[in-house]
Amino acid sequence: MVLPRAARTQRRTRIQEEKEERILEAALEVFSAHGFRGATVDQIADVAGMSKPNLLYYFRTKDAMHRALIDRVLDTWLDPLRAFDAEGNPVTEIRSYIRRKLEMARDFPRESRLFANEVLQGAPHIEDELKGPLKELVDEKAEVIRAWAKAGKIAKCDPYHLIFAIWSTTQHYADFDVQVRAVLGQGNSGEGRFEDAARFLERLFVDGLQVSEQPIS
Amino acid sequence: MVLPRAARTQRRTRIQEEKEERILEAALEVFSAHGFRGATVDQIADVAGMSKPNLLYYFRTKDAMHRALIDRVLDTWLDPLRAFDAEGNPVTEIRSYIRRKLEMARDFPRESRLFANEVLQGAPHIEDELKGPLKELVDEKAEVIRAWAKAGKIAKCDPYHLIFAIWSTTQHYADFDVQVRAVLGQGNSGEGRFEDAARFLERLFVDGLQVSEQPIS
DNA sequence: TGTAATGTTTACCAACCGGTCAAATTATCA
DNA sequence: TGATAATTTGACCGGTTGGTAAACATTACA
Repeated sequence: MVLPRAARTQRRTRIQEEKEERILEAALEVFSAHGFRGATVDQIADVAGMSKPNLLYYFRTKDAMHRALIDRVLDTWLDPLRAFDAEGNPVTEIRSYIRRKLEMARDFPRESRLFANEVLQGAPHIEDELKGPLKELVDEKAEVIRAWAKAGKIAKCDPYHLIFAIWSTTQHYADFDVQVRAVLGQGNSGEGRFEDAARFLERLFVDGLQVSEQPIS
Repeated sequence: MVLPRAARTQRRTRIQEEKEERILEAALEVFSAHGFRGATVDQIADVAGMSKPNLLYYFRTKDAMHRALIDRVLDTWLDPLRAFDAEGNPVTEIRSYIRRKLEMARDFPRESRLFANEVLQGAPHIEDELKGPLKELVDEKAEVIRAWAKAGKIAKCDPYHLIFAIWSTTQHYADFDVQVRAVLGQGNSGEGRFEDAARFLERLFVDGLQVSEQPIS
């Protein structure tokens, strides 16, 4: 009998494990490059190296595949923000959050683009995740930042917009990679880009652009 | 005789003017929401309130429509950067650039998303514009910033990454609008958002997060 | 080893895709 | 007004889309 995926309450076959892995990897490749509507099941099957009906045996619809992919990736994606530690030194924490986010933009650009595509097109598939788990996590960390500001450990600022600023500046290097490369030209497209970006952003967020005599840091 | 669009060397009819306007408006709506591949000609025709063959009478292909739209919008989009004045006060110039970009994110979010979609998906249709006019303009303004830094008027920093940071933080409010709304919740989604964002960003770029006694500014 | 569950493939479908065509309609202007 | 050019429409085309049906192959396991 053909058991639909949802009904598998028991353990998964070795084959299932392997194929689902290959499919989600291919789905990440295609969805991140073209968005949900722009991606085709045929293309994903092709990248995964299997026939379309075979792929649809593991994920019955394009939508189910996309959802499974989002579920798997979202958790990892929020890890750096979770690591944000209320007890740590504020400047150090923000610094290493920036660095971690930048590393993720460098090492997992497809994941970044997956979400960017989704949110950009109105987040029709992940609205719940945004308003639920994401908002709760951000609320929690925003409270931490607010406390730091109140205690005079960092400048008074809106914690939400601070988080937005860190997200946008770091993910920019994944989402707008083509533009960054085009503007920087051939020379600066190598590995050094991320080091330059890290140095600039850490400096920006800590000291701004004001001229200053080697701040306390 | 049916004159293809390209052959119109003479002045354009009133009808042509109106219809092309309506089509590009509809195309902006649809392309910005779904990206090139995700958009359909039928949908654009529907939004424009005309039949598909009628639309294709004015723009012979989906591609031509997209190109015309990009051409029309790109110039306007780069205006704020052009206004960047080498002779002005550096901090003031950067401040008002941020403000102008933020105003564009607020007033023309669809234009922002049009480019975001395009770049995100590898910029297959605007690679030339990025490597040509865009790069040249950025190079020019980066030189201005570098001169300011050299003269000690602002902190020493990589001018390219500074421009990227301004682009990403401001356009974030257009491109990731859904996420911003979801995180901020109902209360803060009104007009005040942009005022908060402006205040935060101007502060961030000028002073950073370091605690400071009312800087010179 | 046998057999039932799992996995894979071929052939196919209706709906939709970008785009064409010729006929019908409307605007322009001598 | 009439004829000519510009515009609009409905019917249609080949290719692609997400997804299905059923036969076939393979695996797991008693």
